[in-house]
Amino acid sequence: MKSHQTTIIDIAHELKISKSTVSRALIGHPNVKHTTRMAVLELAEKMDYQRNMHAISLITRKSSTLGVIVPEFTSSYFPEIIIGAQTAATAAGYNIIISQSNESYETEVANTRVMLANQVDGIMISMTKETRNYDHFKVFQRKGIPIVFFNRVCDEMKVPKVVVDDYDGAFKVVEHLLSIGKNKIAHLAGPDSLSMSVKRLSGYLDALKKHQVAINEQWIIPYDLSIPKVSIYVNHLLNLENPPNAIFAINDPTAIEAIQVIKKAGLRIPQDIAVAGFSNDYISSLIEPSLTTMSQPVQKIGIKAIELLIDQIKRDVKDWKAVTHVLKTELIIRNSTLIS
Amino acid sequence: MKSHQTTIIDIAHELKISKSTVSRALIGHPNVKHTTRMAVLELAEKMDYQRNMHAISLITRKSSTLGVIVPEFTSSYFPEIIIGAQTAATAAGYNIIISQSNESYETEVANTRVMLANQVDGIMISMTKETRNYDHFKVFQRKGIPIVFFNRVCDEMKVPKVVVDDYDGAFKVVEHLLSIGKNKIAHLAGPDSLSMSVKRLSGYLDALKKHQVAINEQWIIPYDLSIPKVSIYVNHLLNLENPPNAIFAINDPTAIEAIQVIKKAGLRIPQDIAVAGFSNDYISSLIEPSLTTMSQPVQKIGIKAIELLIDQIKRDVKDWKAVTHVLKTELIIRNSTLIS
DNA sequence: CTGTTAGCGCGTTCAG
DNA sequence: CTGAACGCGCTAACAG
Repeated sequence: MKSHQTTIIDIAHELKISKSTVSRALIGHPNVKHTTRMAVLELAEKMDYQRNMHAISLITRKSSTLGVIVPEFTSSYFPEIIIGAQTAATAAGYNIIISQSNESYETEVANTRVMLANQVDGIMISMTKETRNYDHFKVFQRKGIPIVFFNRVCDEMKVPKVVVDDYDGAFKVVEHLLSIGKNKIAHLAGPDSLSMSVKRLSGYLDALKKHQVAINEQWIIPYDLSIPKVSIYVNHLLNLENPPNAIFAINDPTAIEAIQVIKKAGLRIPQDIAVAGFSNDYISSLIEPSLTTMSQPVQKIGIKAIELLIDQIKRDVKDWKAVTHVLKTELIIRNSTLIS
Repeated sequence: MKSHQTTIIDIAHELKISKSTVSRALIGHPNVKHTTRMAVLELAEKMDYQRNMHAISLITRKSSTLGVIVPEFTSSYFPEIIIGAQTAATAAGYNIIISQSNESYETEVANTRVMLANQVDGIMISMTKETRNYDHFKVFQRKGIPIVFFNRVCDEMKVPKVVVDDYDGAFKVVEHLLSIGKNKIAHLAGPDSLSMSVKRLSGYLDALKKHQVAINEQWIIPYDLSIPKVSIYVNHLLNLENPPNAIFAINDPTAIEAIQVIKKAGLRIPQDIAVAGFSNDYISSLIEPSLTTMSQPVQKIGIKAIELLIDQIKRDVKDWKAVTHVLKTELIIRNSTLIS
């Protein structure tokens, strides 16, 4: 039993009319008699006819498909961005194909190849933490396929980006920690390959400077975002001769892990040491103590990225602008920094 | 500036050889002189050549793409299944296109149409909680496109399925609750459109029967898995004249929400009321108190579903078997049921 | 309003 | 080992 795809030809044959008429009827072209159109539509439905996107893409040279590449799926952060992206894409008549690079540069490169082979009309991407070569992105530019970065953006690429105000967010978190009387603030930072890390770090530094709090290099620990390593660094901090009384973590998963380590060490949060994160992951309100963090408009990030993509698709290449959209964050104060 | 796709013809033209030779070289066909093959490969690389999957799919009538449809992305459950699925698919040379139905029947139907139009070679799906009509699934069967259900399966469809032993899991959770001295166990159940709910409910009932514990209908509350409603039901339970001293929730998000409500009501967990969930979401070990739950081999579910899909793709349609794969669960005891 | 023709990019015969 | 010709399913010209 051959699995036979219903085609326009089948319908045309059945109805004894030409393929082009069937095609026109299906496509909604005005020049079709009402009765024939209805006949076609009805039969198409009956025969489970589905337009073959591959044939259409081959002709139109576009696929109505957008690619999304994210580094991971495990925190709630990227899934929520994807929800926003999918909503916006669907509304605009685009499908999205999602893939996760699993924080691996190799996989990321492979994923971009898949996207190219599938002739995506555009791509939105958040880099892995280990991506330092950008050739696989530049291919898109050379081919005139729009690319938009979000969250983990690539400074070297002159393309639109969607980010939150990392500097400002970090600045405000640190000010908040200072305001509750914590003046020995450590920072579990990200790798400096990500400009996000750099910006949050400099927000941290500037907030301390502004309030004339001495900066202690020992308290600044850049790490590779691999959660299992957090315990090493946190324990190290706790065992310093002059340990910090607050930790500002680069993101929520890091902060959450830090909290576990601190609790295990028998210290009280926030009395002995306060903790703050960044992103307001779903989980942050549920842990004990609940986590103070900067919330990001996650779904909005996804929506905006798709909008920028579609905007570029509709423009001429010459007309593209490399705007960076900076979305606002909001401080959510919870028990991990609440001194009663 | 027209965005020009590099094609086989471009390469052939450049090298002054025929298109078919280029095609053969690219494809790895043996009958190509080594030197010409190298020349082609080199030039292809240099020109950013990417095979056009649409053209290939049109000819081969297969897309090397598998569809994945999940109801949601917000808990860690489905993302982890997707990680497993993507790993297995990539290893077998398939791409996957993911979409989430957002628990909406309409969206689910739309998603299946997209998958069809994209000529997926197979599809793995977990239904929405409101899906009660299965015509959009049957289309795949009629077209001879393999379909595999996982987690939220459709009993009416005679196709392969991947599930965990819901009955057994629920049974053991309830036995565990009984073993710690809780004999008034409520069950926040799922909608009976999902066979998963039915099975967990019957595991609950049978465990009680086996241990000759009276069943109290008041304590069994089926709901639609919409988390905000959990507080209504839990408060209702707490305010009963004869309130339960344990709650077995259909899944972890429900259990976690229940815990929040109970804490807000000022009751102690597990002393006043114990709570258990199902699935071992990422978050369950981090909340306070940590949640007792049945862990599911999530990544394995994704891997198995893809394997079943590929197995069917390689077989003849007549050769398909509608096996249901039942994976084991494992009880994870945490503080929400730990009486010291 | 409808039919005919060409061709999107590529793999696959069939000839050399 | 290589080239020419055909066709996958469909849309877009061009004729009626």
